[in-house]
Amino acid sequence: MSGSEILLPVRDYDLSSTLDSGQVFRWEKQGESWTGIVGRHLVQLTQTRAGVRAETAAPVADWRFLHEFLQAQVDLASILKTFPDDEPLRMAVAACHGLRVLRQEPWECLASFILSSTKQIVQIRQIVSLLCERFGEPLNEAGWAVFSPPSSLNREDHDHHHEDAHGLTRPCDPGCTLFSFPSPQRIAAATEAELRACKMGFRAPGLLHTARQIADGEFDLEKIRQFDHAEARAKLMALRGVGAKIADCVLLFAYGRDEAFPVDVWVERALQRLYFPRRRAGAGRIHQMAATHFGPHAGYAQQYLFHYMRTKSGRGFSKMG
DNA sequence: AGCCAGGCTTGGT
DNA sequence: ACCAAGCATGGC
Repeated sequence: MSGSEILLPVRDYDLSSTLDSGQVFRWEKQGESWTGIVGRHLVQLTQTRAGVRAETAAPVADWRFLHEFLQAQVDLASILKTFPDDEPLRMAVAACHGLRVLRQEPWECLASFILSSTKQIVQIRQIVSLLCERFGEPLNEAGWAVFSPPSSLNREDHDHHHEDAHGLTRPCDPGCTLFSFPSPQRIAAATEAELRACKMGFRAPGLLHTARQIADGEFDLEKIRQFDHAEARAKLMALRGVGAKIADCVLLFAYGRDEAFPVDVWVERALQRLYFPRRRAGAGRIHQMAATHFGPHAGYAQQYLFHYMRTKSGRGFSKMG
């Protein structure tokens, strides 16, 4: 293999919780390792005692892209110290030790979360996978070196049962299963029907419209960085298919705005039961609490509550109300 | 303001 | 094994 390898000597980093907590939708676990694409790099990550080991398919001279994505330099302990001291948050932090907030590329993050509305994580993964397979660039054809391809990336398991007699160039062939996330330009050139064929349903017009605005230069994702939180949020929410929750996800996961606090039903339930156990609180009250109670790294708190509710102890937690 | 939009998962039989 | 209900979020 002609790639590179590096050890990130990071403590308090739980790779599985981080890559499987609804932040990203393209990472695949194979044994102890996770495979995914960061920028133009195919990367395999492995949790070790000493930290996170990263291997790439192609040679890497500058690892900054990976530090940026993993946010491995972030001092987690100092963030956790800013959390309010209440019982469910303590439990969530204890149960999801090492959970991190990643730093994604804005376009992939925005597009993925437009596709996420009223979908569960498994379904989002399927939609994104189809979108990449049909509109992304195949990595090996584009001249990017690859690992021996993980057979499940971009594929559904049942597809493996179909023996393909049509050669190596078909998109569904295991030798050609790695795809870049399609550019705004590529999505903008698609038809709504083609997008709907990726099972995204009513989200297709939102994705298409947003991709066209970006491709036309009407909307600049880089420019979002220069706005304050409220203004950036308003700008994102002006995009079709982007409401408050999705805007908050993009602000948190792509722009590093830790104060962003996406509220979905899981988090809403957690807040309801935690802070308004006796009477029902309106959505406004819940959102006000979300915006004020959790401090400068509220987004991290949200991620802990979310992952905790969905995995470790969601049911027991629910019974508290 | 309430209903609608697809498709996968879950639960009851 | 089957079918119905549940789910999750923004737009009109």
